[in-house]
Amino acid sequence: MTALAPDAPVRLTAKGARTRRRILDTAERLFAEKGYNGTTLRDVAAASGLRIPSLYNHFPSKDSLYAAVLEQGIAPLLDAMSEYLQAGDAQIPRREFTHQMFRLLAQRPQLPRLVQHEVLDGGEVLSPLLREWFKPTLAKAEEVIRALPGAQRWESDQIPLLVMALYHLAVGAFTIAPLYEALDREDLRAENALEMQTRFFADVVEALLPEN
Amino acid sequence: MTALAPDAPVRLTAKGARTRRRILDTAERLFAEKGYNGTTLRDVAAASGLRIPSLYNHFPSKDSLYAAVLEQGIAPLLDAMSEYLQAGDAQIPRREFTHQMFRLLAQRPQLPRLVQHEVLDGGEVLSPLLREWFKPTLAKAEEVIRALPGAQRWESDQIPLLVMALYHLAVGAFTIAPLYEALDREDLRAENALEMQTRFFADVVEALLPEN
Amino acid sequence: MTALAPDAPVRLTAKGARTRRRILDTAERLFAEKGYNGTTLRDVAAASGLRIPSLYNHFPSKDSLYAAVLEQGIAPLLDAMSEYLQAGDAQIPRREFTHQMFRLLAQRPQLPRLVQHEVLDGGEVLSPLLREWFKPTLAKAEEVIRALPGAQRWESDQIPLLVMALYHLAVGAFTIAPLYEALDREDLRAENALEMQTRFFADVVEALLPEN
Amino acid sequence: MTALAPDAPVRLTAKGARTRRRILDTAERLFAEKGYNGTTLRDVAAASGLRIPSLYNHFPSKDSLYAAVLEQGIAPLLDAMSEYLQAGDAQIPRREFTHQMFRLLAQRPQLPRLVQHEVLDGGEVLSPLLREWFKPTLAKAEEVIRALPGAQRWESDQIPLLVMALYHLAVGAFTIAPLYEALDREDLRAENALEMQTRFFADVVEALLPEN
DNA sequence: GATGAATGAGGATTCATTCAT
DNA sequence: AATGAATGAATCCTCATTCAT
Repeated sequence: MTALAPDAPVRLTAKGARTRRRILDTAERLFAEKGYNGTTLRDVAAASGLRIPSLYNHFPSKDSLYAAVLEQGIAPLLDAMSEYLQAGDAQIPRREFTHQMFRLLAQRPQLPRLVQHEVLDGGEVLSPLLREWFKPTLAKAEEVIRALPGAQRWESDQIPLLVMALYHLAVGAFTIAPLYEALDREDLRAENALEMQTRFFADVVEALLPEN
Repeated sequence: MTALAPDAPVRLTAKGARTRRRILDTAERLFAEKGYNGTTLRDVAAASGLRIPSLYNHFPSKDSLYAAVLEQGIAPLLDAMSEYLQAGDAQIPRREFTHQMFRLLAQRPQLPRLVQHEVLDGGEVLSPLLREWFKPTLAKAEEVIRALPGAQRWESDQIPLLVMALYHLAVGAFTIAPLYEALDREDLRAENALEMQTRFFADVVEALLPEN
Repeated sequence: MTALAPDAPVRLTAKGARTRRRILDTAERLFAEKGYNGTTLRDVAAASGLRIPSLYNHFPSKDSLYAAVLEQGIAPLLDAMSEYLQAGDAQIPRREFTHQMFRLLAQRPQLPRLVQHEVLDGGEVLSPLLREWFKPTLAKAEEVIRALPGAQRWESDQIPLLVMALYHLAVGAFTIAPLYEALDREDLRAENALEMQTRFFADVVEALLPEN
Repeated sequence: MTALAPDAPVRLTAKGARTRRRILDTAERLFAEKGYNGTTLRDVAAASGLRIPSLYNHFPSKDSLYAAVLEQGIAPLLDAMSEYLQAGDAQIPRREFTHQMFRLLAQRPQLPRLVQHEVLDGGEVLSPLLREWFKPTLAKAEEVIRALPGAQRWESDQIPLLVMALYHLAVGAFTIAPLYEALDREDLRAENALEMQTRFFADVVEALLPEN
C-alpha cells in the first residue's frame, strides 16, 4: 500500500539516498511553510546545499518532489490512524488514542500545514491521494464513532460533520501556531503547549462524546 | 475603523468605482481559490474583463489589491462580531449569535479560505491587520466566554484554546468544502448543508458550553 | 486564403506592426540559417533589438513564431505558383514560368532553406501546412506537366518523380549556396549567378521536357 | 585517406568495439532524423541502452561523435565514387554507375539526410571534411563529365551547375522521402520505389547527357 | 567500461511592473 | 480610464560535461 511513486528508482548509493532524504526533508519544511506555489526550486536547492539541476537527479520534476513529500508525510500518519481504528472495533481507549494522534502530528508539525495548503489550493495533487487514503480513513472513523457510547447524542447525519470537526480541531491547532505567536501569545508548538493542547483536545472529545 | 488604506483615492466617476468593485470581487474569488502566490494579475485581469495594466489604474500593486480584498472581506465580519460581542456583556442569545456568525460566513464563503491562505502562508500580509483586528476580537471573545455560565467546565488557561477551537470549527467548515465534495460527498456550500452545519455548530457549542 | 493563424490579433498600433514585422524578418533569416532547434529566442531578440520577453508581446510562443515565419514565406510562393499553374491549362510560356519561379525564390533566398530544414526535421510543423498547400500544388503541377508536349518522353508513373526532381533542382540551387561558397567557388546568390542558374534551370527543363 | 580522427584510440576489447559501433549506428540514425541540434546525448544514450556518461568512454564529446558519424557515413560513399570516377577516364558504363550510386545511397538511406542537415546548418562541422573530400570529388566529377560525349550540349561554365544538379537529384530523392509519405504518397524508401527511382535517375541522366 | 551524482550555462516561458499613447 | 509594448527578474527545466566510484 501507500505506493505513490511505485517506479521510484532504488537508490544504489548511500550518498544518493542521503541526498534524496535531505531534499525531501528540506522540501517538506518549505512546502509546509509557503505552499507549493510559494516554494521555488531555488529555495529547495539552496536549503539543501545543492544547485537546482542536482534536484533533478533525484526527482524528475517539482510536482513529483511535492508528491513524494506528501506521501512520506501522510502515509505514516494515515497508516497509524488506520491501525488504531482497526483495533478499535471492540473498544477504543479513547484518551489514549487522542494522545497518540496528537503525538503523531506533533512529531511532524509541518504536516498539517502541508495538508491544509493542499486542501486550500484545491487539492489537485492531494486529491488522488485522498481518494485512496482519506476516504477509507474517514469512513472507518465514522463507523468507529457511531459505535461509541456517547454517539447517541448526535443524529446519524451529524456524524460525518463530527468527524470533520475533530479533523479541524486537530489540524487547526498546528496550522494556527505561527499566527498565534504573531499575536504575542505563546508558541503552541512548544513542549508544554503541546501537552496542554492534547489535554484540551481530549476534554473536547469528552464533551462531544461523553464516555458514559 | 477598518481603515486599511486610508489614502485610497476617492473615486471620482461612477464607472471607475464600478470597475474597482469588479476587480475587487474577482480578486477575492481568485485569491480565495488559489491563494496569493497561485493567483496572477493575468488571471485577475482576464476574469475582470480588463487588461493587466488597467488594474494599475485602480490599485498600485498586486500587494495592495490583496490587502484591499482582505480588508473588504474581513472588516465587515469583524465589525459584526465586535458588535455582537459588545452587546453580550450581560447576556448573549447564544444560538442566535451562532446563526448570525455562520450566516455572515456563508454570505462570503470565500472569506474563510482567504484568511486560511493567509494564515498558512505565514500571514505576512495579514499579520499587520491581525494586530489591529484579531487581537482585540479574540480578547473580547475570551472575555465574553469566560462570563458564560457553561465556562466553568473549562480551566482558565483553556479558554484561549476554546476560542481558537471555535474559530477552527467555523472556518474549517468552509475550507474543507471543495475537498469534501471531491470525496464524493455532498457540497457543504449548498443551502441545506449550510443549515445543517449551522445547527451542528450550535449543538457543538451547546456541548462545549452548556447553557445551564 | 492561406490563413495559418486566423485569430492573430489585428495590430492596432503602427509601431507594434513594425516591430512584429521586424521580428518576423529576423526570425526568417535565423530559422533559415540554423533551423528551428539551432535558433534561440535569445538570438531572435538580440537580432531584433529587443529583449526576450518582448517577443511574447507579438507571438505567444517560439512555435507560433516559427509557424508565422513559414506562413509568410511559403504562402506567397505557393500562391504565385498556383496562379501560374492555373493559367497554364491552355498554354504555358515555359521559359517565362521558369524565370518567374526562380525570381520568386531569389527574392526570398532563405525560403528554400527554411523549407528544407522543415523537411529534414520531419516536418512536424510544416506537415499540416503541406496538407493544405503542397498537396494541391503538386497535384496541379503533375497535371500540367502531363499535358506538356515533351511529357511523352516519360512514363506516367515517372511524372511525380519528375515533379519532385524539378523541386529538388530549384530548391537545391539555394540550399547549397553557402556550402558552395565554402568550397571556394562563387556565391550562387550573387546577381549574375542567379541569372546563370535561371538559364541553366531552363535548359534542364528543356532537356527533360523538350518543347517540341 | 578518410582519416578523420587519426588519434582515435584503438579498441582493445571486442565488447568495447561493439559498444562503440552500437553508439555510432544509433547516433547516425538520430542525427539523420533530427540533425545535430535536435539530437541530445540523452536520446543517443537511451537508444543505445546506455547512460549518458558511458558515451564519454567512447567519444570525447558530442561534436566528436557527430564527426565520427559523418566520417563513417561519408567516407565509404566518397571512396566508392572516387573509385568509379578514377576508372572512368576512358569510358564509363554510365547506367551501371548510376545504379551503383543509388545502391550505395540506398544502403545507408540516412546518409543523404545527414549530409543535408550539415549543409543546411552551415556545415560548420562538415566544412573541414568538405575541404578534404567534396572538393576533389566534385572536381573529378566535373572533369569526367566534361569528357562525356553528351557534354557538348552544355556550355563550359554550366558543367559545375550540372554536377550540383545531379547531386541534388540523387540526395533529394532520399531527403524528401518522409515528407512524400506524409503527403499520402508511397514510401520512396521501399524496395520497388528505390528501383523505380534508380531507373528514373538514369533516364534523367540520359536526357541531360545523351549517350550519343 | 559503466554509471550515479553534481553542475555551469542556457533553454522557453511567466510575472509584476512601467510608460507612452 | 484603458491598453499595447517593453522589460528585469525569476520560473521550471534541459543540456553537455565532469568526476568519483
